[in-house]
Order: sequence, then C-alpha cells, then structure tokens
Amino acid sequence: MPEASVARLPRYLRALEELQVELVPTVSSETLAELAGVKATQVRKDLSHLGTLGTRGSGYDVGSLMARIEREIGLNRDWLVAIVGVGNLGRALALYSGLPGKGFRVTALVDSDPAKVGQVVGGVEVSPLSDLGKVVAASRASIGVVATPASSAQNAADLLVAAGVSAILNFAPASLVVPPGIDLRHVDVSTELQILAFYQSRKHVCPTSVEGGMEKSRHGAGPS
Amino acid sequence: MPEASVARLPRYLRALEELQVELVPTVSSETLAELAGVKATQVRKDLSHLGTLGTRGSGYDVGSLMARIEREIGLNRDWLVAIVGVGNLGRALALYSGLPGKGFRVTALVDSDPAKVGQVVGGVEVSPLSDLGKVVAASRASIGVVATPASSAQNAADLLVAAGVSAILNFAPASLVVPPGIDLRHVDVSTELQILAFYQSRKHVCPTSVEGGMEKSRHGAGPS
DNA sequence: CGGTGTGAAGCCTTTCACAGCA
DNA sequence: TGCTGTGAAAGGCTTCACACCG
Repeated sequence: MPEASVARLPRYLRALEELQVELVPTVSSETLAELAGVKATQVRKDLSHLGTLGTRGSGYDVGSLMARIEREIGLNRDWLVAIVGVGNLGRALALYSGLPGKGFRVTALVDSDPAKVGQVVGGVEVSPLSDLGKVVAASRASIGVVATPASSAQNAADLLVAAGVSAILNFAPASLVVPPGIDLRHVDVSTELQILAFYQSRKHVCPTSVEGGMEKSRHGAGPS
Repeated sequence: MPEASVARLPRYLRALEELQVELVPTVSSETLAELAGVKATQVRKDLSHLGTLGTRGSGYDVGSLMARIEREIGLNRDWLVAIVGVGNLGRALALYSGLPGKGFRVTALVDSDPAKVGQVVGGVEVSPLSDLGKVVAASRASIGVVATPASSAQNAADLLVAAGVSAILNFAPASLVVPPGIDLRHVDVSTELQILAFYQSRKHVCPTSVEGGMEKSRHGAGPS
C-alpha cells in the first residue's frame, strides 16, 4: 500500500466518525472526499487498496468501512506510548484527550528534571531519566515520543530504542538517527510556521497576471 | 520552487545553525545532507533553486547560506501569531521557546472558556472568543493557529480569516475549509500515531524473504 | 582531485477516462 | 442510471550520471 494512501486513512476515519454520529448509513466517494478535503477519485483509489468495499450505485457502508480501516491501522488493539520530556509539550501530549479514543494509552513518562520526577500527569507518574530503560520496558510501550529539547533528543531516542520501542514520534527540532527497523516520524511546529512564512513572503508580490481570478492556495498539509 | 524543497529549507537551516555554533566556516552537500537526514544530491538540487550558492571544490559558506535561506523564508522580519484555544496544547505553543528565535511572536490569545479569559500566558492576556476579530486585527497577526477541539475548529478558522490572517496552522483533528488565497497546514498528533501504528501492525508479519538483511524503515517524516 | 550544478532517467502519486456492476 | 474499481496518462519528486569549475 502506497505511503501517501496510508497517511490519508486517519483522515477518512475522522470523516466516517462524523457520519456515524449523524447516523448516516452509507456514503459516496464524492461526499467522503469533500469531508476529508481530497478528490473523489483519490478516495476510491486509496480504498481500493483495502479490497472491494463499496457497492456500485450506492457507495460505501459507513460502519463496515470504519471497521475495515480501523483493522488496517491496527486500532482494534491498544497501543502503549512512552513520552520522554514532560515540558509544556510533553504534558500537553500526556493530557491530550484525543488519544485514548483511538487506542493510544500513555503508560510511561520520563524527565531529566528532578523537580518534575514524582509528579503525576494524566494518571502516570514521572520517572527520572536514569530509569528510562527500566520503566519503559516494564510499561511494554511500543511507541516512544520524544518531547525534549533538541540537545537531548538523540539520547532520548537511543534510550527508547534500547528499551524496546519500535516506533518513535519526534517533536524536538532535531534530525534523529535510528537503527533500521525502527519507524520514525517527525513533527515540528517551528518548521510548519516557517513553511507558512515562506509562502506568505511571496504573497502580494509579483501579481504576474491580473486575469488569474482565484488561485489555489493549499501548500500541502503537513502530516495527517 | 517545488513544495517538497520548501519543506526541507527549515531542516537545512537547523543543521547550519549547529555548524555555525561550532564555528565551521564551510560545509559540503554531503555533510549537510547527513546532518539534515537527506541525500546529498537532494541538498544540491534544493539549494540550486535559490541560485548558485556553493563553491566547487570546497562547498557552501555556512554564514552566507544561512542568510540566503533565512531571507528566502522571510525570517528577516517578525511574524505575528494569533492562537485560538488555550488548552494544554495552545498553552504549550504560546510558551514554546523555539519560536521567538525564529522570528515568530505570539501577539494574541483567544479562548471561549470564561475561566481562561484574563489569564496571562507567555506575557499575553487571553481574550474572550467574542473579541477575536477585534483583538486579532489589533494585534496585526498574519498567521493564525487553531488549537481548539475539532468541533470549534472551523468556526475559529473562519473568524481568524475574517480578522485578517492569511495563513492558518491547524492542530485540531478536523479538515478545515478556507477561502482561496489563505494558506493552510495541518498538524495532528493522533494521525501521526496512527500512521506509526499502521506500520507497526505490519511488522513481524510476513517475513516474505529471509535474505533481505537491513530493510529501510523511515516512513516519511511528517512535516518539517 | 573535490565538490557543485543540472539534464535525464526512474519512481511515486495524482488525475483522467471509462468499463462494469447494482 | 449512479457510482465504484482500475488501467493508463500526466505530473511531480528523487536519484543518477556527468559536465564543469576552483
């Protein structure tokens, strides 16, 4: 399955959840596309990779499609998450209410600051960095989140990998290196703002043609 | 300039800052690539879009290249940011220390919760949602950040656009629609975790061939 | 030589056009 | 007729190969 399609599955899932709440039984690729902010043909191509799920003439069954996508992503089981760095961002992530509903449970919190150790955030006690290996391994987390300053990020990642996680989500403004077989994704607020700034800088400059009317404007959409 | 290249400029900038701190005067595309986590040919292709900046035989001048990229992104001027939603995430963003150094200043905070109105976060007072238009326009912010729950996100975006921002960074788990001419990017923690979960689900399944040795593992890198 | 800049090839993704089923 | 599923075309991004310069 193409990586680009994988990245859109969560988006479809969100749209389907909305429809499910409104008790809509069935949805066309056209409608689903509109809700997800993509083209209808793309929805059909993406979903076709999961097998033949639609019914010609009427569309997709909302419930079945949700179940199929959730199974594909693995949301039927629980995912245990360990967070390193309990600063503003790490705390926000630990308390983020959107995660439990998707099967993500934060089971370990670690910070190098002695003042933070012992605090309880979202029902989980913060452990010292020196206990990372022990705590993370014991928590059986398979996904590690790095929410430390850039200077400690690589070390945090190395410790997480040593403790047994096999996927890392990095929020620190640093390029991490991980061993083969470990999945790595990167989210950086500062980078996102800089990309927006780039296009802003170019706006209102060079009105090359006056005819153009409404030009398109979405420059990618970060992750998600 | 290709969108994919734009998205890597901030990454190069970070690498260059590290080199500058270590007083390294000059850098090859090979080294810069390693620091940024990409291929050397890609660095050269990306930078070639900014003009002829390197010196054959020795590489790129760290200082000049930084200045060139910063100018391209528009980091020479200040960017004013308005944040809607001062929950855990909004607060973390308002307090994020990585932004001021890049020229991003949070000049307006808005929340619909009366209990939060009046609080001062990061030196900025939280205003009520009803004052959004007035406050954001007065703050002259050009970039809006949506850090509300999904259900209020579209409304927040509409108000921000009406108040005059021309770029929006959305952290809410919802697909926003904005008028043509407004730049929109989307960051979603839950989506990122789901993408990691997708690949984790497939790991240790179907060891199709035993020969393969070290397989690659980075599945994209979110934004940045 | 060492290392950049760049046309061309290769690969991935998106879009189109339409066949095919309810 | 309505809408899905899909081969093929189009477009974009990355990688390669190598010309070219200090």
